[in-house]
Amino acid sequence: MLTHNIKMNKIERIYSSLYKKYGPQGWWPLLELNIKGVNPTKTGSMKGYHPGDYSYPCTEKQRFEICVGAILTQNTSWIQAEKSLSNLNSAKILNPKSIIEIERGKLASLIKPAGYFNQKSRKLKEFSDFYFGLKGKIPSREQLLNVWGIGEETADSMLLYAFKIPTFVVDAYTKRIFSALGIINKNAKYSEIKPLFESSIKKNLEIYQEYHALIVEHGKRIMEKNNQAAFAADLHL
DNA sequence: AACCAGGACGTGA
DNA sequence: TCACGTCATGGT
Repeated sequence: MLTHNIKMNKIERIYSSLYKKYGPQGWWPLLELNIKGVNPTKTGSMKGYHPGDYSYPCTEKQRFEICVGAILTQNTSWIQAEKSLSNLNSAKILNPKSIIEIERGKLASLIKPAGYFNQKSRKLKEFSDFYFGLKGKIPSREQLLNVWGIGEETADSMLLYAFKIPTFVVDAYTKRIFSALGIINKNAKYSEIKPLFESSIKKNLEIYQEYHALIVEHGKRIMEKNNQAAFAADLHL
């Protein structure tokens, strides 16, 4: 990992600090792993993660599941998205063809726990249509952004965790934490933050997957304590 | 009992 | 471009 480097920039040092503090996060969580019982200690849902194992997704179904999860978790806690995901799986419609064919209202009721069910049911249908047309190919970022309901973070999450392309994911926690650390200003745009990270860290899939996951984990813990001022202190910088 | 969650889109300035 | 409003359930 990055700790082998003697000269690390600030962004790399924060990664090392987070990794040392929390360890590998095992993103993206997958439903099937709940049964196996891979179960690290962490905030929120404690199932589905596979820390230190970067072989996932190893099936087409898992790849699609990650994309669906990325849409369901938009502005929604993972625990709620996971319930919806589980509903889809139980209904045996966790595949593009079934989501295209199912009645929209019925789809909406299945994903109710994740909130925004009218918007998200439409998003899932439009994305499934797109995914079906890929026929196994890996989409470009631009292609993903052209799908209604997929913005920058969702597109990057899909690329990083479902399609295994090292691209940096910026989320609300990233903005809060790194603006609190004085590394970016708090109204910095996605299109400015992303290249900052990508120019600071070598493009390594495992590191990019871990970094975003670690930021979310740290963000959650800080928010639990309701103490955003402790961002920097908690990183021992 | 307000506040927020692993955002994105539509609208009017 | 940008600042807001909207979408919606369930935790704490």
